[in-house]
Amino acid sequence: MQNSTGPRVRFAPSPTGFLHVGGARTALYNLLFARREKGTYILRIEDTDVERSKHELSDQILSALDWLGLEHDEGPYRQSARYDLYRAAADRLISEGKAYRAFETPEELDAERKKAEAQGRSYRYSGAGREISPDESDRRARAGEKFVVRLRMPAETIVVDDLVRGRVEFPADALDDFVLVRSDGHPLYHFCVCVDDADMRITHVLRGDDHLANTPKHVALFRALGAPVPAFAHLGMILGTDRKKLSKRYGAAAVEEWRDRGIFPEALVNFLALLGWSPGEDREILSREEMEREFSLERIGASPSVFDPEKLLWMNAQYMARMPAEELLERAKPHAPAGVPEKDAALAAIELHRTRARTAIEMGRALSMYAQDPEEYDPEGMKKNVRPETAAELERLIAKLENVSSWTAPELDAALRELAAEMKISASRLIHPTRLALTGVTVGAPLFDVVALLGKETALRRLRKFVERIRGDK
RNA sequence: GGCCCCAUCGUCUAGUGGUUAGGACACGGCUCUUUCAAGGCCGCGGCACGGGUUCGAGUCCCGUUGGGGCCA
Repeated sequence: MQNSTGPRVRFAPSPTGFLHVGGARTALYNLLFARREKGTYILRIEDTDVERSKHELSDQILSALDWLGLEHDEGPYRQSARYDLYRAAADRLISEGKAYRAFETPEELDAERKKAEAQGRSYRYSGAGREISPDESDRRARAGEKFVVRLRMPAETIVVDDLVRGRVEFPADALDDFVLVRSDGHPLYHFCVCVDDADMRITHVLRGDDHLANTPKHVALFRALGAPVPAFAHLGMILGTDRKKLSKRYGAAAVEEWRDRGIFPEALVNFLALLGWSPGEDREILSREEMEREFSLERIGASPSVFDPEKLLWMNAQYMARMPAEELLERAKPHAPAGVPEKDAALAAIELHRTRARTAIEMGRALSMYAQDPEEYDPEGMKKNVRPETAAELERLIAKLENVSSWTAPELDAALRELAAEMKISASRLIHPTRLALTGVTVGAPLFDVVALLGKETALRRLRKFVERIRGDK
């Protein structure tokens, strides 16, 4: 897959403890781009923020990516293991005069900021550190004076030719000499990103729109580093139904959450692929192979998109409808609360319920229905379908069913209708209470298929239990 | 607040100067039917607004409004 001459792209999540669906989409697009262009997709963990970079937090992201099937070609690299690289780069930048030490204390900076605010102008760093001579700078550093390292920003407009947004200009005076390394020696985010991208020879940066405003900083940094500036493609944000950035608290923002709700990874991938990218021709259900073959940056939209859970559910149902029964069974099994029936019955149950379930959870529940007698009955259904004479009617049904010649749906169907005719009542007066007795609910697969699948013994047992129960209720 | 981005049905989107503005989700109806789905058919519904450019703008330019992001 990888190729030494193709483009090199990366997905660089920070280890927040869960994989955001927006991040998953970014990872996917990077991967698709790499596959399409015969390039290399690299995974890098941006764990410079020591405090929240526990290993488990990144492990969870790794396993979520793995679950989605987004396999990387290189990495994962961890920034926390690359501090020497950042220090060396900072030293080099200082010695080349591309960056400088600034000795202001936080208090001094704060005062300047307050002053600027009071005067109603926006705060920018004074640039005082620029004026300090290299000799003095070295001397003060050696003397143990505290300093941060700042990048000397060029006094020129920075132009970004974004692959999805086109030409974006950032006037020079909008940016000040930002901090690369903190006074405690800790390298900061933007600096690490660029050092890494340069070091890893990243050619294309596909990332969220939220980084567009940071891009001029990065461009300046790449130039200072003497590294080629990669091409950029900024993706629109993924929003919640409230049109705000999809957040964890809003719910449904984490890939893991959808996994736990019984969504299949290929459905989530398909859904995410279409959030901001379109293959054209009104196609919606696409395999990974198709995406890898057809993905292109030109077909990425610039506008943000709302994450619609309803459509995800629909898409999941589409995958469910197409999945081989054996596979669906294996994948729904873990979600069956009370286990599944023996294989042939389970497979038959899958076919009976695949158009009725939208998630693996729902399918799991349906399967368990055949493995365990209902423990309770839908109260609404009881009210609606149970009348004073129901118990007696069901007893006649039980007697009738005990004598059917073969326990198949058509036979059972015929038997019940015959009985209804004998009793001069409508078949549905028998059908609805029977469904409730067998499944505990009023909705589901065609009744006679369910009865046939349950088997004589189980069906009659459930019917008797139910009769007992409604007699007791009176 | 400064800078930047975005703008086609409620939502995801197709559309790259000439279209009855197409598809999908959701919604409503019909059909199928013992129920619920799925499926099929039909329907509802959109180019944010105002100026330009042009013979002709959803499509190009400017502004307004609205939404979002970054910095502080």
